[in-house]
Formats: sequence, C-alpha cells, structure tokens
Amino acid sequence: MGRSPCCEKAHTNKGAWTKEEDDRLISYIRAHGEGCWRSLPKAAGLLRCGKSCRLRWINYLRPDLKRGNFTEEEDEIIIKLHSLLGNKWSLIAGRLPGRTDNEIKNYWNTHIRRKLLNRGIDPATHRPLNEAAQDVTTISFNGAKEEKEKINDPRGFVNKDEKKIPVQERCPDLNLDLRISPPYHQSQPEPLKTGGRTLCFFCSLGVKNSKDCTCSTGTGGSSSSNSNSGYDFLGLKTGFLDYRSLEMK
DNA sequence: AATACCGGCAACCGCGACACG
DNA sequence: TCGTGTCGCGGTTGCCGGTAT
Repeated sequence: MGRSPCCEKAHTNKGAWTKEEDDRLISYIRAHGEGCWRSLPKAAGLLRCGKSCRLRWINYLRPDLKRGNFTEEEDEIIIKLHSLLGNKWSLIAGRLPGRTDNEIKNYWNTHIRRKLLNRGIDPATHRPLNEAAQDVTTISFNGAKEEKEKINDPRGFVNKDEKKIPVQERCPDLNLDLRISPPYHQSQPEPLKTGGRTLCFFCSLGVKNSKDCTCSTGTGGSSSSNSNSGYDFLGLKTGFLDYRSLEMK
C-alpha cells in the first residue's frame, strides 16, 4: 500500500521553470510568505507540485542566495564540516550563508571530491587514500535509531516485555554516532578560548585569516556578545543548546 | 562541420521525520 | 496511541553547454 502522490501528476508541469512561473512564485511568496507548499501552487496559479515550488524557491529564487563561485575559504569550511557531519548537506549549508544544500551537494560531487582525491585524501573518510583502504573507523549517523532503546536502558538491556536480553556488543569498529549536544561541564561552561581569547566560528574550524573572522581584537565584538553563550562548537551556542540554528537556511 | 563525450547543475524522486486530529 | 498529511533531506537523473575527436 503506497503513499498517495504528493500532487496530481497529470495536471502538473515538470522540467525547467519558465520566467513566468518564476515571477508568479516570487510575487506570491513576497505577498504571502513561505509555508504551506502543498496549497501554494494552486493559490499562486502554478501548474507545479508543492515540492517543486519549494525546491525552486529554496535553491534558486530566494533573494538571500549568494550566486557565483565558491571561495577557497568556503571550500575549506565545507571540507571540515563534511569531515565532521558527513553528507548532512542541510547542516553544512546552515553554516554557509547564502548557499543551499543542493548547491553544496553538487559542488562537493563535482569539485571538492576531485580536489580531495588530488590531495590523496579519500573524500568519504577524509583519510589518506592508502590508509582508507585499511582499517576504517565508521562514523555512523544511521545507528542512532536502533541504538535508542539500548541507550534508554542504562543497564544495557533491551527491556521490552520485561525480558532481559543482553545487548550484543557491536562489532569492534567504532560507532561514534555523533550527536550534537552541550559538552559536559560541572558548573559554568567555558567559552572556547585560545591564549585567553574566544575563537569565532571560522577560527575554530582552523580557517586562517578569514575576512569573516570576528574574534580578532577590536573587531566584531563577538566575545562580548557571546559572553553568555558558553562553548562555541561549530559556531553553535551550545550553552543554549541552539542546535536548531544549524538547520536554518 | 558533425558527432561523441564529459562535466556542471537544476530538478525530480523516494523516504523518514514530524505535526496534528 | 495510531493513522494521515505535509515537509525536508539526500540520492539520483536528465538536460545543456563546452570540449575533444
């Protein structure tokens, strides 16, 4: 029993968008804002499905999009974030203002992959190619679901039906199952500091001399504005558990 | 000049997550 | 608690322009 289609395909256009369709979509969203993509096409007079409208707006029509080539700095940020997050393009895009997940995904597949391969780095593991062929530590995002029940039971038993079933040890490959959460601290969290100063997002990623750097003395004033925000991992203000901001586009 | 090939990018598709009744 | 509808994400496809033969 399959899910019903998101739209009546017989009455929807597909393929490239025309200038007229773009204009209709833009003017409708300007007037009514984003949201309720399902009903938007009809309301805007478009013969498109809602998903298609959403994609077109997010990836191409949004006014805050930064068109044009990626800078060397953006390349490095993408590489670093990909090494931490994997193919979580929306999270990566959330840290690159004006870039979309689709754009970054395409850019990764067409440029950065090759760039890393030329450097002798496996784009999947971010390890040297000769090393990648050997033992590999898998950083898994997929295991979270199946692990939930185990995690919920501190004794290490799956405890459905009140039957105690020993949880089998997973295979020795390390499943880090990365989760973004506030770091453990006993009392007041400490900002990420180096040599007595707070690091901005770009510096914490190791991007040198970024024009967007806000942690240099006298510029940006991030230390004061962030003074209450705690540890700044990936630019997250984890003191407030501002994880959602990662997902914002 | 014609054709084949390749790379880049926009758009589509399917699925999981989430919200809501 | 469950079923259904909607949204958002990631993988994949297909078109198009540029380059090589």
